[in-house]
Amino acid sequence: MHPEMEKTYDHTRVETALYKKWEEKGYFHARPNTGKPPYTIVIPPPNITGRLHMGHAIDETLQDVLIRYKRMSGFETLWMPGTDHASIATEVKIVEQMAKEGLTKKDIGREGFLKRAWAWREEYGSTIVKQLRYLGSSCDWERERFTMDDGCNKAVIKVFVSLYNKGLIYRGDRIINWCPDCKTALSDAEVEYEEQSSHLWHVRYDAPDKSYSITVATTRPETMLGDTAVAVNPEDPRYKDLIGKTVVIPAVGREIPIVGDEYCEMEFGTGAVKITPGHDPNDFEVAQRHQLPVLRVYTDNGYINELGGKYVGMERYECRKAIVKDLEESGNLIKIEPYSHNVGTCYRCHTTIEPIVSKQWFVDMKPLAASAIEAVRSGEIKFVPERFEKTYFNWMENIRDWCISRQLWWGHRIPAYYCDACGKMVVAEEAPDKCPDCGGALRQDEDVLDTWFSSGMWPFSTLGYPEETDELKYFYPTSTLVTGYDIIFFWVARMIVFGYEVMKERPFETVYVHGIMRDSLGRKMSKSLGNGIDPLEVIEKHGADSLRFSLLAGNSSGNDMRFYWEKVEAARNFCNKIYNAARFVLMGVSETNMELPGEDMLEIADRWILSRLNEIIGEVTRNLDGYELGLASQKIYDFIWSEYCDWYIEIAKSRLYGENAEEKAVVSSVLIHVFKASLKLLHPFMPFITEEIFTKLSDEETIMLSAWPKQNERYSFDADCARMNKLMELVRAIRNLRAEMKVPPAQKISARLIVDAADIDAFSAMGGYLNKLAGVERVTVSAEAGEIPKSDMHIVCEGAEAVIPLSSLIDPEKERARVQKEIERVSADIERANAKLNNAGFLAKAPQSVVEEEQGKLALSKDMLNKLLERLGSLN
RNA sequence: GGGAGCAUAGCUCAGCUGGGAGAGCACUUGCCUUACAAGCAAGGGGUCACAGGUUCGAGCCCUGUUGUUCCCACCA
Repeated sequence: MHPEMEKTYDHTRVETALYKKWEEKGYFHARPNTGKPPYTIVIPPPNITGRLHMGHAIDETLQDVLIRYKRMSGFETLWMPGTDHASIATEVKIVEQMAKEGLTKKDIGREGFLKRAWAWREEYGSTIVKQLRYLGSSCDWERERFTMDDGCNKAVIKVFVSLYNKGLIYRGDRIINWCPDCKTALSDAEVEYEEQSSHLWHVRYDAPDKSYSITVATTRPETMLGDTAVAVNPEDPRYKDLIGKTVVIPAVGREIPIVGDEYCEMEFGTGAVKITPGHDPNDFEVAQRHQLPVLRVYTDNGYINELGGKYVGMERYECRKAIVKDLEESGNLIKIEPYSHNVGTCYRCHTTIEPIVSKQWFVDMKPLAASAIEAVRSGEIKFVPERFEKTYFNWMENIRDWCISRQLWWGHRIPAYYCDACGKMVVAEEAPDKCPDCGGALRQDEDVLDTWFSSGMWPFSTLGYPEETDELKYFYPTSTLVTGYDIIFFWVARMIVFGYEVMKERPFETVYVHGIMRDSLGRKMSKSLGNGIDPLEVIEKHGADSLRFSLLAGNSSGNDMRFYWEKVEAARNFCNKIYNAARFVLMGVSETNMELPGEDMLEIADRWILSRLNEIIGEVTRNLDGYELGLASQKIYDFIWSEYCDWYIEIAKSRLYGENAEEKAVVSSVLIHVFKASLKLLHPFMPFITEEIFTKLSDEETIMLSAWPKQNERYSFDADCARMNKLMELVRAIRNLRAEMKVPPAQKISARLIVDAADIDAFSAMGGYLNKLAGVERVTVSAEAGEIPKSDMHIVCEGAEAVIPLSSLIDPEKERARVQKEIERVSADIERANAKLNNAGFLAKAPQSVVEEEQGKLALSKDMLNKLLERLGSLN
């Protein structure tokens, strides 16, 4: 029928073309109010600066599996795509680009910069979106959004103003995390701690008249410039008497008080600590308690400012060197101790963070966190796997105020306006044209908002909020959120907060959390290590289906995984297997549009495979509903390969190639029916190859919109499945025997089967299978063993026996040894079953079904043992 | 300091509510059998980290120990 089909599957001929077809036909597009139940996923918007990496590949694959499954299951499925403006990351890129032209932000000004940024976004921002298509992602591209488009901007401004009016957003002087390289404040979540080896400098602060002194230990000597006190523990007998006195900061010369504060631990360092409220969060609190002044000694660029005396203008580490040198010379440096500690770094550029006191905008998170905590506590929002709820609670319950202002230009500008004339501040959705108090001119706050402030609104801003669109009403709340555990804090937590605050409803029902992809050595993939694997390269080599499958099979949610090319190759081999099964079917059948015949027309093997299909449908469906994607993919893999291909296709051959047209029609219809259903089950995981083959086997335009298979009670033929299992046991035993006895593959043998009287007809009917499966040419079936010649092999399986004349081929001694081995194996089984059944506790407490099963096994084994013993006796 | 994960075949990992240990790769043997050598068939290989406990029964539940990874906190 398709003789032109190559022997090897070539994904490159298939994938791009099919994706084009899907997109052009509009299969991905979702519409509100269709009467179907909605199922919605919003994509974690990738940064416009990004290129597709393995993290995306995992994330998108999981989402696409869920979306495709639900789409086939009768839901109106919306997978909302889009990108994130990624304030810092993008701004850094553009600044870099400008630097190559010798330009700075200052040179071109805010407007010029934004113009450039938008142009950059036009040019590069869709790279990743195009790359997502190679994976097969069935996003509704017609609805693609951007976290900084007009709609998102409206949402952000409206929410900001509303929170401000409720007093949940405020502006104030706090210690924030300053990245000297990105030149902006960061939230606590954006700081990553790294263990770094450094030193602990012990520095002596002398009394003004040198009558006493106190030695402090510090990891950042340069911050001495901002010291406004030395603290000791009020209980510390060494220093108690010094409290209230003053000392002079060496190298600086300023006089500062000694205060007593519990914060100072007696055991650490020297038991005395310098207090630098402008540059340390703990010191800031100490200063609040003792009304100490707060000195900020850095400029925004991380240089020492005008308060730094002789050190003005120095870079912070340069200043450290200079101060240490001066301390050494003045004799105030007592000792330098090697010391290893955690240092905060910027999550974007990994520059060491400088804590700086600064006027910034904050969200008061505590009141907002309450409903977000309750939502998960009550089960209204569920995490899969559940353990991530603990992570979530831990963070939410200890949440601190969120610094949301960034000293950047690329982002949502803060809607606060200041009157220089009277000092009035106005926060409003629409920029007022003059000061409401004095009529003076207003200027807008220079800062923009944290990227995550806008991505936190993604589930509703993309659906139309603040407008009350049909989409918002129909698709919100969304269904499943898929993401890596690394952005639970950044993103998931904020979405839950905003969802309840703004929409008064959960943003999604389930958070499906996955791990990250590591290299084959278990290391994180990173640019600096150069150990990243490019998913596009994998797709080019082996196809998106193979990549997707390799990301799913054998993994469980929430766990990290390692990348191995072998895993992708295994998936590719599976593609090839399916493809060749398709070749077999297409070459063998004369017609693909066939209904299954009446049950009386079915052979045992047909009934078996249909029953197995039925079971697999149920299992795969249950696994998908339970977010067990790895299990689901494994099951459909095993079914197609180990049952459909290895057994059913082999058995089908004789009928398919035979003379009997009716038999051929029956087997063809079963082959096609089972194959089509299997392809449907596999489609969410491997969309391309399943579409390619399905459309060849079917008149339907696409598998994407076909109905998900349902279990059909009619096809549960338990008795025939049991017979089929017996037959398969026999086949395995005969193959085993042939291999063991080194019977050449081409050598045909004959066999006499001994089965229960009730199974005679069935096994007679199945006799033909044995030829293809085990090289048994002549088969007879009876209920009685009768005389078994010594020179024959006697195989005893559960519920069936086979007698095989092999005298010319084997050594009779081998037969005795083989039977002896079998006896030992069966005896062990009997012993095990006996142990259980002789246990009163087992009989009394185990469920009846388990006991019966055990009894059945025992009886079967005893029967086998008798036959084997008899056989052994006859051999002696 | 607090929390979490992991420890199962040589390697990478599955194993759902407890009822006789699995996959892929690797390895051994035999096969180009008219869908597939990216394949077929047969086979070897595991006191499920350790020690207790619960149970008729534990890879699975509880406690502890060891090793390992990660997250949070941040004593300068």
